[in-house]
Amino acid sequence: MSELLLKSIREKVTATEEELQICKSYFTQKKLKKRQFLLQEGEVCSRLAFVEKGALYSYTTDAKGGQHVIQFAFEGWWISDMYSFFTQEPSNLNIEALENSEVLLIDQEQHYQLLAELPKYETYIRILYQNAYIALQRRVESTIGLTAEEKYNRLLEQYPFILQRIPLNLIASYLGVTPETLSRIRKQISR
Amino acid sequence: MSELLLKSIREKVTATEEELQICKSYFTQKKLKKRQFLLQEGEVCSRLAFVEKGALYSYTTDAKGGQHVIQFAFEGWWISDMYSFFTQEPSNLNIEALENSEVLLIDQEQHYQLLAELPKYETYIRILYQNAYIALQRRVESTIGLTAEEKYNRLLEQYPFILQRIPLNLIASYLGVTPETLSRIRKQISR
DNA sequence: AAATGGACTTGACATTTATCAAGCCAGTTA
DNA sequence: TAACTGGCTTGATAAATGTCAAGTCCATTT
Repeated sequence: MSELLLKSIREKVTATEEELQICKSYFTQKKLKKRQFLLQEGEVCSRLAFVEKGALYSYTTDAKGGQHVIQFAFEGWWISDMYSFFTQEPSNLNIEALENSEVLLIDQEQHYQLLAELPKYETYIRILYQNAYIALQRRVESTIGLTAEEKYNRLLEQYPFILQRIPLNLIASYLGVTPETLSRIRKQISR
Repeated sequence: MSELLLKSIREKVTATEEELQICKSYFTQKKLKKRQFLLQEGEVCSRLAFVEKGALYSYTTDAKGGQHVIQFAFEGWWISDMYSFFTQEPSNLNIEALENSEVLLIDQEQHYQLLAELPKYETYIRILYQNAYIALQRRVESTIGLTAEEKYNRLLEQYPFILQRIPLNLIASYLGVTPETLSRIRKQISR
């Protein structure tokens, strides 16, 4: 049930089987049905989630009811609201399953305990942040520097599978444009 | 010459004086004049920089010669191209001094050595990434969800001092709008 | 003192994107 | 089977933002 997590750890640090088992013991499994929430706006985000199966996404909602997709997470990815997790303030994000999914959860206390107990875990987490930071920075570069069409093309380059798993209206939201605009862009490209 | 760095470390981890001195010994100092580059597009980013004094910023340039500001860094902040630093691929970023500045530099090998030698340093770095990641995520939220005016207001809220130190054309670039648009937004607000 | 260049603003106009309203289609639900 | 819903597209129009060109102001250089 946690092969992917262990694989993710092994990819980033060299850990013994024993260390991997210790890590594993800190996580609990949860199944989510499509459209089920892992976190709702207003709650404190008390745990980090690793996706073993399926796909989730996080988003904010604005005053006019508009939805803004912050992140997608597929198998092998992490998702949470870091801000709320670390400050313990209520989150303004929703995290929801896009498909029937399975996640592994670690709550705050366990996370800190594991960081203290297992230096390898800290290294793993550091590397995760590194990668997440780099990915986000590239997204910022796209967002401020490119037209909607260029952003869309770059997204497809980076995540070619995304069209197969994410509805276009959510992709539009992720790119910061309306579904209508994305639809017209796609029409434009196809000619 | 490195009080700020040590302060930054002490804020995030509890370290002994000895550990702090070890950290310190890994860094070298460099002074930069206004407009001087710390990194130029095409070079590999071989070191991380901590700003002791002054202000720097990083930016990309696009095909049409347009400049896109990725990050500002003031006293007590870090700046580098993480992507290039970790992949050792040539950077597409420039890092330049906005004012006469002093930075502390640690190069890649030293960084890895220090990570291995001093667990506290790893914890420090992990927390830095955490914070950097959270800050970037908030920026993405702004960028995809807000109008130019809202983005500008939020920036002022978050960094009230920014107008005193950063020219408006760079703020415009950071927000992803043209200087003309920012100028009009400010006119609008002032009425 | 004059010349230069950078930062900023303004106006006219072009382009991009959003908004609103309508309709299509496929898959789910009653 | 019929109704419904979500996802997607299209058209008409409005709003936001970009582009280009000009000009002011101020600090720095000569």
